[in-house]
Amino acid sequence: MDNGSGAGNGAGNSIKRTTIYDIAEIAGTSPSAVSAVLNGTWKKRRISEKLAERITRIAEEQGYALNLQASVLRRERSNIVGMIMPKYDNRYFGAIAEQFEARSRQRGLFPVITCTQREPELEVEAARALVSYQVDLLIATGATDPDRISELCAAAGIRTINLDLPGSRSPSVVSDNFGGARDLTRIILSRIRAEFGVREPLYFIGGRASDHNTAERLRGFREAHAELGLEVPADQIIIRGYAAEKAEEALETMDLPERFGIFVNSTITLEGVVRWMQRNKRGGRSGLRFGCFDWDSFAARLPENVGMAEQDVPHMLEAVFEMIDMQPSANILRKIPCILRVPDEWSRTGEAFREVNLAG
Amino acid sequence: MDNGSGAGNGAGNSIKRTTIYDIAEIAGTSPSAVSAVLNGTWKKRRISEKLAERITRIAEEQGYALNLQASVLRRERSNIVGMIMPKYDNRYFGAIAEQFEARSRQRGLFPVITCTQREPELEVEAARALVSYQVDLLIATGATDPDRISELCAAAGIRTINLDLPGSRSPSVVSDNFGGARDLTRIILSRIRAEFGVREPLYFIGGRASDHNTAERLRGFREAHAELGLEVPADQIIIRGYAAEKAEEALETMDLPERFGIFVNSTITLEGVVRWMQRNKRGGRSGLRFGCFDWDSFAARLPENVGMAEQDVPHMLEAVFEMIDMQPSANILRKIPCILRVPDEWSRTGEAFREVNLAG
DNA sequence: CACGTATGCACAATCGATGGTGCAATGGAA
DNA sequence: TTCCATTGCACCATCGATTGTGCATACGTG
Repeated sequence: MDNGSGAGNGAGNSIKRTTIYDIAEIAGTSPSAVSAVLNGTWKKRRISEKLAERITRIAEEQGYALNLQASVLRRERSNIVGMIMPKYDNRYFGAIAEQFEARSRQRGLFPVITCTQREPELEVEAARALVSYQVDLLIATGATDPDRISELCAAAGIRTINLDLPGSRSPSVVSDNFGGARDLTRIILSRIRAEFGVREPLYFIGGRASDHNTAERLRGFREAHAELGLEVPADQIIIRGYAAEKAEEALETMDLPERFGIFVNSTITLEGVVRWMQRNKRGGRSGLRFGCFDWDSFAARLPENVGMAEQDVPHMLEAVFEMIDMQPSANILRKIPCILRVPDEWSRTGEAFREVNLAG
Repeated sequence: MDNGSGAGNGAGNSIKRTTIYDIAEIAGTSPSAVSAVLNGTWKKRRISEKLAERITRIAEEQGYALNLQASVLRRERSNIVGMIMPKYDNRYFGAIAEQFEARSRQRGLFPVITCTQREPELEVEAARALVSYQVDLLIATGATDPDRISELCAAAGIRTINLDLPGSRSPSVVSDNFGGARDLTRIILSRIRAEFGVREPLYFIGGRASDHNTAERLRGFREAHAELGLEVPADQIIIRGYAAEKAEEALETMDLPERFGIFVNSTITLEGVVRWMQRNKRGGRSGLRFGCFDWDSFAARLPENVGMAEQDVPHMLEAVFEMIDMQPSANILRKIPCILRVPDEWSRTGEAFREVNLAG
């Protein structure tokens, strides 16, 4: 590291980064030759192998790093793909992030994810920033207002794909929330019947009224009740956001039966439910059973848990990347089935939870 | 949306994005004036308020979005801060990501996080990509080889800060792994004493031998044993990576006592331990108690869980951003104390877990 | 030897934003 | 009226990489 200039000097490191011009001078050649060699187009440009090797060697010696800003500025495609992400506080979004990055990289794209805390203004601001970044494509995950983002991007000529929550102005990939919720509800209903002997409507907790997923899951929830000739009273549907605190407060102020079942709309909501259980000693295998939309490995071990609807992240991302390739003209909506998991006591495998297949 | 050009036409959207030149032409002024107005330096450049307003209006009408590549290319600072992140599969890293983004944005910096799957080559590749992005600063979180990244960045004149795992060539912020592990070990030891009446060394499971955190936690683990005059047999220390599968396999092939305690080195490792428990019916409040480094809200509810050492993410990030401001000359290592949590049965609050304070 | 073709490379415009500098118009003071 | 200061803006080089084009030289063929 005989770098010459003393590193780390005060504010704003002033080390001059090596550019293709520096390398050209050392190699006694032109910047365009250096550029061609370093970006792999040198054969097309009829650069001799000898020169190519020399340039490559010098670039390595000098610790050359491409200036992507300059490169992207000149090219028409940036190869940057952006994603907007609401939160990182559960396995579902975490898995989406990891897979999006992995698949992007695999295709030579550079993924940039930004987390918007479920705040609409932050979403738009983040989308604007990604547009400024010249992303070639933007995936809006769980966006509260996907159409706003689609418009904003369309104005800049950027394609968008909605994930997790659908929009009307771009193709969307979402879970089959209706089907997943219906199946999960069936399971909870059958369990409270079997264990408690009760045949009462469940409680539904968590989510946003304006949120398409919540609406669809509620529809599935009602469908499963209707199958048994049950109607769900309005006061058993508690939709005041996903946050754990909201759920906890709501349960705290309610007058609840001795034995009942809950449909919990997300793992983060479940945290609130579990806190309430703990505080009020409603836990153990006493009078409460719940099922939860989304999967969490530890939550699966809670004794009151009778089922979880895992969203199929690998297939969702596969669908997203198919759309990237196909450039669908219409604003199709692809629904990916959920994976329903129930506790192992009902099966004989070694797993605590296993996948089940209800008749559609 | 009377955009004129037909949007979404075939491959490579060819909508021409509005630039300062377009706006200048519409406004009948010069690009430099437009630039000054739109980036806020117009007063310094003595642009009249009238012109400023006109330009602003036109920019909005045209849906202008700054081309950050061009902007960054010209300026000497990019205001981009990069972070390398091993995984998104637990609350600890998730919280780091969220807070890093929030704090960066608050300072007008643009955060870019990239996930490297704990793979050394991917880390280096990602670091290189971030360097190409002209990041002003790079935070290496949980990097397997932080010094390699420091060197790589130093060559490009980019400061780095290590988070979670320390390095020798950049300032580092880590948890007090030794203290946290010692306290957690004390708790587990005292619980198996109280509940089982056994006074035997615990098992330690999870982590990497080459990993500084694992080494420190092991030291704390041994220290707590030494306090009681206990020595830990080598075969009770199972360090074969963090992955859940490894833990599960290891436990499966071991000959374990009837009643014992485990120190679990991460929540992801804990998933394996729990799977093993389930499969072998070692769960319930039978013969096993464990404590876990890192916090997970659901794992906290497992009946065998006697304590968790939560890493104090807010304080860790506060320390990181202090370092960004101070530009520490030395390669200081800041250790942030962990927050030790034990089940609520021992306390009287409504929480399932509460924070405890052992005498250091 | 003449002429066409292939090889190997350099030149220069370009992407969009920025900021130093220059210059005309205006205002005010002497 | 003259002169200087201020206001208000335009001009242009620049950041680093990319790419169309042009021009030597080498090579091969008749």
